[in-house]
Amino acid sequence: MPLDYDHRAIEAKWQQRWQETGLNEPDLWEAPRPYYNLMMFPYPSAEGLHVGNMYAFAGADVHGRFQRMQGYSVFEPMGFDAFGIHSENFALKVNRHPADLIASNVANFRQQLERLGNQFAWSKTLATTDPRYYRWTQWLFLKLWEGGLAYRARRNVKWCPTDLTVLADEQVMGDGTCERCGSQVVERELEQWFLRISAYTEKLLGNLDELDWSESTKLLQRHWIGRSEGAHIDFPIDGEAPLRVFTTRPDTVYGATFMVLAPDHPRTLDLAHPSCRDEVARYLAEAARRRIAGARQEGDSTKGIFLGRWAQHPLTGARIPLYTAEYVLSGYGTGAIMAVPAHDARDHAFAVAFQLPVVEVVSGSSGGGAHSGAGTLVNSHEFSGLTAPDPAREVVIAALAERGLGERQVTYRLRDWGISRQRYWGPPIPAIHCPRDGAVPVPEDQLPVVLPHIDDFRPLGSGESPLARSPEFYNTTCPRCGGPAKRETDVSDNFLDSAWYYLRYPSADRDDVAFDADLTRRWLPVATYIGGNEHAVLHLLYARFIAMALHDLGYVDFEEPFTRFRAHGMIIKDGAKMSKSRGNVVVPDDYVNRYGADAFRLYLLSMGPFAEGGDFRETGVNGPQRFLVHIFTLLERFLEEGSSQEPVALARLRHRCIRDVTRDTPELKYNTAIAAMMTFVKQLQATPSPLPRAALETLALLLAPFCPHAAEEIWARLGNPYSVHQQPWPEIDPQMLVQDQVVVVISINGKKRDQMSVAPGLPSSELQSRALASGRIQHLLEGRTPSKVFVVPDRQVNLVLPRD
RNA sequence: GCCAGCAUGGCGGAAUGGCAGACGCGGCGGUCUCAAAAACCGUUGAGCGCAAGCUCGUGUGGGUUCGACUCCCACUGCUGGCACCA
Repeated sequence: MPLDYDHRAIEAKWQQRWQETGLNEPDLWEAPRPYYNLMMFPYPSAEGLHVGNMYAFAGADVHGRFQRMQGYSVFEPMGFDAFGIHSENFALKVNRHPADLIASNVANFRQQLERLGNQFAWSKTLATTDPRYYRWTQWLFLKLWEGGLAYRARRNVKWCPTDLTVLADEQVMGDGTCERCGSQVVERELEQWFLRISAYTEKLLGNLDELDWSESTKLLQRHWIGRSEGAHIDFPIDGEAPLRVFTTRPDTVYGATFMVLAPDHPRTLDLAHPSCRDEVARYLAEAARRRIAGARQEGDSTKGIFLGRWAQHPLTGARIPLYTAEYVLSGYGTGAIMAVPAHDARDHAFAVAFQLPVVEVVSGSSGGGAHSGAGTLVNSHEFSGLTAPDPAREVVIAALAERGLGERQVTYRLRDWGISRQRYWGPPIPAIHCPRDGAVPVPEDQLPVVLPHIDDFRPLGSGESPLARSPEFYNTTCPRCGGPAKRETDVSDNFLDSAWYYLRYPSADRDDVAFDADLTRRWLPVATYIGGNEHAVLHLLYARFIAMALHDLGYVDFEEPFTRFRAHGMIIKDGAKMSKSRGNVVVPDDYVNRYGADAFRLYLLSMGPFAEGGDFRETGVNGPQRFLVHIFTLLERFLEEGSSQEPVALARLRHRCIRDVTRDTPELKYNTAIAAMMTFVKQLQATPSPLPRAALETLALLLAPFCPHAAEEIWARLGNPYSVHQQPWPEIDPQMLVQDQVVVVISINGKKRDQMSVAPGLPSSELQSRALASGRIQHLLEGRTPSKVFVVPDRQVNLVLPRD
């Protein structure tokens, strides 16, 4: 390696200089054009910074630095998402206290992060485990509670038998396993704290249309919220209250031939006829056992049991038998359905198994199974002949509503957010249980409720947190009546920590408020947020909900916290996700040591489009490394024999490069932006004449977002004033993008046969006659005349010969 | 099963109707060297040809078009998400 490019010395020197001069610390009060550039904060694991973290941060930093050179004051904070089961489980495994582990992990991460060269504003860092931070997480909970958005309820919740804690629905994987440890999740009935995210379903869904977010992320959220439009319909039962069902296909109501209740529907046992009650009770107990064991098998809609009772069809009065079966879920709709076997596959399978009538009400059935598509209503009395599902759906809803039998209803999949965790490593939920006054909020001036340092923090498994081992912690007095009371011993989900951290950064050094109102108005919402799509339905949905809640509670003046969100891709290795078990995890430190942060950043970002990630190869870093060496060689050459004169030909190449980098960088197409710079460098290398100053200066400016240290070094060696990162982005001179020659391809029947170099902007007729004048073309035409000629100005002339 | 996204040299990728393979890795040949590494120069989709050049080629099959990696239809494979959601 030439002495000129000693990445170690260069990177250390500039990192120190930036820190001394406060280059990365915008004046939050005075900044004229605030730009909040946020990236998802990492969970500080014991393994240290992952190459995936580095990839995300490097890409986000390029964006921030680019915006800065567009004239914005960029605030780019970084912090640590340090609470949570992850850290706690690791602490249990290595038999150390999470508080000790986290302190060293954070210190290690901080050191690794500082070496990446990101423009992090370290004076505003935060860690969610800091009482100065979680005090305000607790404050947030109290505000939500005050606003009616937090409540306590006894409910069936997802329970992880390994982690011994409740999980949010979002933390249960598709196959019913725990997101953290992979154990089969079971159900358990516990008294829990919930946040009323369901109050915002409509807004969470509706606002998405207007948000400048990655489409893939929006789609995941839409799915997760799961809006279904339909109606509820009441089916009368003799001597009982009617049974309400939800359906998205009210138009098929005449095809309903039986009804099914979920086993855990509150009325299932009551509705069973006394003669069947024992048998039904046995069935329900089995179903409950299966549910608790997490063994409820999917796809089997042929199992169930008759309740020995009938409802009436609301329109025909026909007898409709009632069943209970596990294919109907208590958690969706009303937990009971009208079964339309002709037009629903599951109902059809059930009808076949129990020999129940199948009545076709939508024509177009292909015979055999259920026909769930569109068609014309038949066997539907006054509705027959209508086109289903639309507009028949509307007509049927209106008719039912008129007779008081049903009504339009929208159902969502999204459930309220259970935040109670029976674990140790989280912020205690600031509530006190008083035998007289019930659950009472901890008064604000008593925050934070400090998480006590207890030696035995192993989970109890009883449905209580390890804090229930500590009477010193939970014994207290009721703030309302002063009598003896017990603190809530559950801690909150660590997704609550991360649901508001972006609000905290600008005010991270303040102890009097969670977030300063003026600073918040200046800097928020976040201009650009960059992170992984794995958080599309967890973190990003919760953060939006919290912003909406704080908006309605009067604390912020926006509803959407992240104006622009871009999901970055994933770095894979050997075609697979990096994981410890596969042994293909890349540790960035080795590469940063060997090649420098600049070269490694460049490599990561040149692998592919930032939104798509890329495939990591060890040898790949050689390319960017050579590229930087080439630039320093050019710099050397310029310092020896450079010129202030720039030949027009070079100026054209330079402006072409500026154009390409300026076009691709804001679109996060860093790979092609880097390629454009590499092309320019090759062109400079091929230039025999003295190098112009402008070429080197432009390179330093274009490189600044990508390789901040090298760019600074080049800038300084050119004798320019500190700092390259405070310079305006280079301007494009449109004059310089005009070419004096263009290559026009001549093809016959679409196949390239010749080419010619001509002045740009020639009229089509001129291009055509020049093409026909070509010797090669004349020869190939053999005297024939093209039947047609297509001319694409400045690009192609295509001669069409009739084929034989 | 449903919903997305993707499929291009040995590899990562570029080109979104007009010269396929930019840029980079790797490979091959050379220069330098006692030698190696590094560096530098050349070369690198496949096939045919002494050559000029020709033919084939963007997962598969069809279609639209003067012209298709790009648009349309059908299929296959991979990745991610959801999944008894009525």
